[in-house]
Amino acid sequence: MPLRMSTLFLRTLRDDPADAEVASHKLLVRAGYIRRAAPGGYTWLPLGLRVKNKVENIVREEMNAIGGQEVHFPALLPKEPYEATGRWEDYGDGIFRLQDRSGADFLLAPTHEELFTLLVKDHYSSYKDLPVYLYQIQTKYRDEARPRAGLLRVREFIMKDSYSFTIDDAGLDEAYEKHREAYVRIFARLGLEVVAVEAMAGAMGGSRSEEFLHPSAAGEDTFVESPGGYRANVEAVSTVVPEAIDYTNAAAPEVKDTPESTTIAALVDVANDLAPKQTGQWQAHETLKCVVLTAVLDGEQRQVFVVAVPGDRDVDVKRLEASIGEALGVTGEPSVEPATENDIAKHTQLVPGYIGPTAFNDGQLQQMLGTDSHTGIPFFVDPRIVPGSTWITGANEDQKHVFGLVAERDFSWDGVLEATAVQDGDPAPDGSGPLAARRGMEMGHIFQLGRKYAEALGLKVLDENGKQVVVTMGSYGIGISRAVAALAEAHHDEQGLIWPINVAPAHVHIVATGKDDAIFETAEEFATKLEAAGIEVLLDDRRKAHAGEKFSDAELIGVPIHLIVGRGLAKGTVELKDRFAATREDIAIDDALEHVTNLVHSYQNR
RNA sequence: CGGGACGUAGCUCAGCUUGGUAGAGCGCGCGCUUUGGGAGCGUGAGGUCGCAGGUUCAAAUCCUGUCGUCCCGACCA
Repeated sequence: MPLRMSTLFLRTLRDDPADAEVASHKLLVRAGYIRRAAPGGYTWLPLGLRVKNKVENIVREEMNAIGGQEVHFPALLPKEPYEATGRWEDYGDGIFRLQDRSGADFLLAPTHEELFTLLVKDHYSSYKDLPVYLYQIQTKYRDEARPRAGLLRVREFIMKDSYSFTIDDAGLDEAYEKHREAYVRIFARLGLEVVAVEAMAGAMGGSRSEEFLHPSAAGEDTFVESPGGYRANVEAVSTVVPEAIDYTNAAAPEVKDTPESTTIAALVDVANDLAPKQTGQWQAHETLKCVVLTAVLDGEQRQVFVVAVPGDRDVDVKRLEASIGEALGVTGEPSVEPATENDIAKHTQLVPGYIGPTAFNDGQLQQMLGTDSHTGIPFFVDPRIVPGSTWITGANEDQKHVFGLVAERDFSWDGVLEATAVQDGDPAPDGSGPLAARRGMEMGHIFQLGRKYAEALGLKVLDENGKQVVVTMGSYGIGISRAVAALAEAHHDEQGLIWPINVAPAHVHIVATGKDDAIFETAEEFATKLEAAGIEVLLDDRRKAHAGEKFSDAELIGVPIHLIVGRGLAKGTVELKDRFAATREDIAIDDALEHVTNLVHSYQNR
């Protein structure tokens, strides 16, 4: 049965919704696919649900094809499994927690590693049962601080998550590679361009991981790519460390007056003004910015430390958090925040705006930062601060900076930390040239989890020698609802959406325009015959709507092929419109069925 | 969580400055006309002005709080 516009639960909107900014959000709401129901929550209307189901089915087919078996967990879960892995705490404000009538703690699952692990533990206890790949397509909940852009970032969303359970790393590698290949096929079938980039494992733990990003200006992730094909999320790029420099003949450091230069920009100006370089101009990357930060453990213990980075770069707090605990020798995972005035006030030797690793004391250069210095403040440097590199930096004296301070010769540090984000133009790790930064939407993420979850939850099997072995796991996600948004974002024009045929709510939109019964009867006939040929039809059989209204709706809704039955009928033609190719042609009625069928099939087989 | 903007009919918005019984366009119902690019005329239905306090004879309008939305930042598969 064709979908009929006369009875379809649909109201297209003439204006963009006031709360929408990005194209996918505007169009999905205007064309009647989704409707906001809650902060960060959307209702799927009939058209939207059809698209969502098609996306799910493609994912499902490809997961089944690599041997995945579908299961389905509750979204409402007790806290215990998540306590066992530490994520009840780790997720912080990121999850929805609630209590039942007796006061027991529950959560709405943000992802299901724990439950899959326990499920396998319940059933399996031998290496002979492995490998096994399980997956589900399920609603996930995250208490996002800021839902945005329609379906792109919401608090309730649909995700395919799969998990591999294998006896060893070789099995994991195979599972990972199979998923990787399945993901490439899935996005190709969806008609969504993605690039695989190296990623940080983040809260999931584990080792190797890659993200599948859809390149788009509306995306929230930034990745870099090199001319040689290296691609990585900015979070995951490791710095290319410059060669150490021979400083045998380097000039001695010198303190100079640099009034009113508490920012790098001001310092560069003042330096060029009062202490010009022999050749050229001083640049921000020749200054050393010493940033005072505080590591906070359990929300209470505050440890002030200083990180030095080249002046043209900003400190990346998230990167620091990945390594600061170890660097400071504390257990636990401290968060990092800018030092407060209070924090700084406890270290009176620090002169805000003029902080540097050293100071001159009676003409003698003296180390001011570092656990061995007399301030005792832990001091770390970015990998770009190599031995022999020369810097302009604070002299720990008001209105003064020191010029020509040489790393290693003039100051030392407690450790080297990745402290800044990679920038457009930085050298690529593969040596093929400068990195270029692009934006992307995260469509999927694959992780080699290793044994973290299996260990925490006691998932072990007996190996062939009868010994207990911890199972090795991988986890693999695809954002289904986000994929719908990305598809809308990637496939539209001024008139409306243009769905790839594999996910379109219907294959052909038949528009009957005019008032003669013959027109509507012919349109019905086409609909019946096309459906019989396995082609899904959306039929505009509204008698009262005007032609212009029907055309506008058809373009907005975005079924990619339109068959218009109207004024041409008198001379035996109908009009075939291809939204992908942006073409329209009159064809003889007798040829229409074959034409349309061929066109649909040609797009399906792409 | 910080900064900014905003919340009035299904949708897009006006009215608020200067307090005085709720408005427009689109959409929706009915009638007639019209029928290949969101048509016309007529006629109707539809809103506790986000919510809660306060000021006032009187609050959509002024004040306070709160909830929500959008943007930027922080954070986040």
